[in-house]
Amino acid sequence: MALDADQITVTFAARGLRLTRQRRAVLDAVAEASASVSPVQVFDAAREHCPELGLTTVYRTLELLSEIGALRRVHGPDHCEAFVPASAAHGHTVVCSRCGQVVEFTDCDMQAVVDAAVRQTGYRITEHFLQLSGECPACGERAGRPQRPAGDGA
Amino acid sequence: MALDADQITVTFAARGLRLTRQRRAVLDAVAEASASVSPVQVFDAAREHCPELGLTTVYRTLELLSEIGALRRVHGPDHCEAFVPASAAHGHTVVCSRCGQVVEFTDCDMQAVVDAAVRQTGYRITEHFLQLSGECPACGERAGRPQRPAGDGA
DNA sequence: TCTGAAACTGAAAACCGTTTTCAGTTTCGC
DNA sequence: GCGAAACTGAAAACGGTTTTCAGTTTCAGA
Repeated sequence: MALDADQITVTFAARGLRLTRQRRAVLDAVAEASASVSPVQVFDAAREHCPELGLTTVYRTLELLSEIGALRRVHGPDHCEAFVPASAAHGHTVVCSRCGQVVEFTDCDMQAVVDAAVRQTGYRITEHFLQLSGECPACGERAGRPQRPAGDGA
Repeated sequence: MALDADQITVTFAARGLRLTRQRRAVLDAVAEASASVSPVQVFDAAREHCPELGLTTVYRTLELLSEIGALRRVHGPDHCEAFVPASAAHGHTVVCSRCGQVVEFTDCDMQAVVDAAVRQTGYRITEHFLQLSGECPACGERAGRPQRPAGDGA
């Protein structure tokens, strides 16, 4: 689900929830962010539109929004708890380790990997969490590195 | 790198570090764990062999061990900061969402997925973090579910 | 052996992000 | 209007992690 306020209003209403001014401010703050944002960053950004907003409300709203699938939590090997808008399609995030810029990519075929894991471990696998990190094109160029499209997994 | 004390002693020595009794206790505690363990769980377990061990030392040691690659941090969409021994080979972890049991699987071909991401996003991808979760065979049976080897990605 | 330097330690305090509590406010259906 | 329920922010509580600090252990070299 994307961050479409109307759509979210409807989803909220179906649960007896309301899209208040404060929640709207939180939503906008995440939507406008070009990179993943932490609760405190959301708080700061949202307060520009809604100065009386409290941090408590930010936490509660982020929780709600990720519950209904409007936001996605992103984690890295070292840091936790940042949020990005979730696109409509199922996707995974790629985070730039220099500038924090996040993009999603959807053209992924994890099924083969998941199947291999099932075969090898006997687990019934219900979820996968994949996050890629590296360097975005802009940072790559800034660092004077010619774009070379090769990746190595860790 | 596996949790081979001799190997770790050598790696430590190369950095001017020592594998003390306390560090050894931490190492053993993680090695013996059949599931991922949090710092506090390590603390509790390690104290059985080394009662005067402090939590500070546990944190410092876990940090050190994961720095040299002897441990792997595992994260899930909701929780953070647990550790498992890293196997010698490059592998990913599969965590049972019922009992916390962790296994690694190594027969993974993430390259195709990474390549697709590179093509689609233009990022130079240097790391990937993949974690699968689901139900281990034991929990599946305990829940009266016949083992069916199919997975669905999230 | 001593000796000095550096690594290492645990307890306590500090820190910091998150959650809970609580009393008050807003919204909505009637 | 009115009452119920959703919602709010401030402050307190909470819990995990990191820092500080003074003391201990280890090790290389004299």
